[in-house]
Amino acid sequence: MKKIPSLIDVALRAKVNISTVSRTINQTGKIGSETQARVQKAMRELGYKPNRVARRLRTQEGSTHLLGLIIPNIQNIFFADLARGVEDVAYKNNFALLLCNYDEDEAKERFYLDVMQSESVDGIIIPPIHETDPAVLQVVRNGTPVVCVDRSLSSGNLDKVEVDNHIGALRAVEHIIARGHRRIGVIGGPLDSSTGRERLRGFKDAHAKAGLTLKSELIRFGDFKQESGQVHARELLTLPEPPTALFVCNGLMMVGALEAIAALGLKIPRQVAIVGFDELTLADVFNPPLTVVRQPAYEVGKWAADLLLKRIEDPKRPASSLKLLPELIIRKSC
Amino acid sequence: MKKIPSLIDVALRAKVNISTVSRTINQTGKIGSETQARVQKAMRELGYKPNRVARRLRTQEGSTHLLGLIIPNIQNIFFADLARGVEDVAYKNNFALLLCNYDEDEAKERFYLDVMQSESVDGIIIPPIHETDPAVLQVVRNGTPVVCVDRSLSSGNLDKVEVDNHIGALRAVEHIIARGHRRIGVIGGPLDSSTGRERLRGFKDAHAKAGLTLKSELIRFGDFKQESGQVHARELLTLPEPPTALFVCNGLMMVGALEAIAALGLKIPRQVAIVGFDELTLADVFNPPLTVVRQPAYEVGKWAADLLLKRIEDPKRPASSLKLLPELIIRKSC
DNA sequence: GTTATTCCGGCAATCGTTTGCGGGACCAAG
DNA sequence: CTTGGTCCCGCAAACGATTGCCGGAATAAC
Repeated sequence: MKKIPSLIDVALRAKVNISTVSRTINQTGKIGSETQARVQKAMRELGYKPNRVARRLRTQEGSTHLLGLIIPNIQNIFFADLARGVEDVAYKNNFALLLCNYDEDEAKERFYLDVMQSESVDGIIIPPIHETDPAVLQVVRNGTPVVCVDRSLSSGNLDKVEVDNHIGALRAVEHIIARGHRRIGVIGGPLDSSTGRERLRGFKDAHAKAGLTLKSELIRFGDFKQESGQVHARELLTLPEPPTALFVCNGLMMVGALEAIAALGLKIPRQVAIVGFDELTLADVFNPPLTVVRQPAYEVGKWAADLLLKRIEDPKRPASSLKLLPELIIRKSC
Repeated sequence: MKKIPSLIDVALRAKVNISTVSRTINQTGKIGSETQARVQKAMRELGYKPNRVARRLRTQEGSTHLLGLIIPNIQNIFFADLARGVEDVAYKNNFALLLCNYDEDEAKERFYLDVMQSESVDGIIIPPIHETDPAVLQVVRNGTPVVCVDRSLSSGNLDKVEVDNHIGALRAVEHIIARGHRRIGVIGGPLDSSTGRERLRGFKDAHAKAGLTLKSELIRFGDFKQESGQVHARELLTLPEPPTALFVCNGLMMVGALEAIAALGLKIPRQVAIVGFDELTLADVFNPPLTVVRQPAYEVGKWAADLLLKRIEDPKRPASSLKLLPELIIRKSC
């Protein structure tokens, strides 16, 4: 239970005032070089580490060196990759990361948003739970820098970095059609999320461009969780006239769909072709290897953190909006 | 840029002293009921949220309601599940989570450990980078509650929750042997981690029990990352006399090994059987479905957080040590 | 020698809480 | 009427940093 040294201890040992110590640490104000040396020495000898809490309390604005990241679920590999991207740039800039999972639960999102403000984070990265997320807007109004990732906010002029979901889905479904499929089932996401909507739009546009008519019984909406992928896939594939191909709108639901297919004993791609959204672990060594549209999750995180850091430095800079391109990785499942 | 209300604002509005407000919030000290009501009302009207930073600064000890979790890599599904377990119990108890990835990098681990102390977290959950991790020990000596997960620390009498790695590996390799394999390759982990060592011990013990002699050329050591799984698998399988079965000691390396097998065009389990450590996404729908020893990662996280919370509440309680049982899931890859 | 300028570094307020201490008000007992 | 005891609640000192302001010393200019 050793006492952790504070500014005072350093000041005492170097025989200077605490303000002098503070100034040598932060390189602010003019301090004589021999005084600096004395202070440095004292700090080294005591193993002094500045107290981030005190620092954050004092300087409400500016670099308290803490970033907040609020995501639906870290178990979703997409968000894990994204988080990793954020973390890497945070670490490079000496920022720590407050990470929370809100599970698509609005109350939880609110709670964590409160925590972040209460912790005086320098900025927050978040995929808003839906397009008009009042809680997020409130945080922005309070002056906390926010950048939206993955999903966007309809109002509020915020920094954001997204993936071009429309083009991703479009390419995927065009590819399915090019493979000769005409009855294509889709397991989409919630329509109040921009990702869900954009991917569905891609699905529809691909049909339109090919002159295909949509079959409403083949359009299902999941909740981006594994379970829903499974039930909808099972339902679709046990239809009297089942689809010959499936387009699944996120990774977790893809896993569920694959489970359903395995349970039904269907062969991919002969009996049912499938293409997913999100690269999965093992997708390339799966049998057959999975055709998916890969989202650059890590890069999304990286860019988001970049943007956030820039905004923290200069709160007045105009909001920028990035849209990264997903990549259709054609393997053997379709 | 609305001003966030503080205790003072509430006090002013309720026409009481700030200490009274503080006391009604924390239920400490006797406060008249009509005064309490007035304060509650003022808080509601102003939308007051206590400032966690100030609170943490003031009370160095006790519930600042922040937990630290330092893990190697969130992209490793084992740690993602574990993190989720921690997070769930943290949330239930109104704790937030400071999450960091140290990437098996000692400098990074040190940095984050410093950050956590500097942030005055209530406690830390960490898989120590190796058995005699001086940085972790130092933190413990400073009086911060720590619980070790997954890997343990040889000295220091700490709370810990681990998986029984020996029995897991033993069962796995026994199963491989029962399938008739005699030349079994292993891709192990670093020997300075308890997990790496215990799993290898299981491997050896299984051989001993079956009266098999170890072939040293079939024993390889990776670093628990994907890449190393791939190169060692390739090397093993291109030996003049390759093993007929592989035991891979963690999930990431398993992915690498499967890549190598796919690249080599080998058929599982006919040409090479394989069993891994850690359940992987898609493992059960893989072709063939993967035989693995599943670690209860989520439960490890849950228990660890439980233990940590208990210790925070009562720092003097004797250290407890949990060992959870892994489960051998026999599917078709061996 | 006097005044002005520069350079350093100390003093003290501040951030938003918690908390030990003390004191006023009120009531009951003597 | 005095004394003693509760019961509330206010005062002010922490926690560990940052920072505006000021003043002393040293040097330079006159």
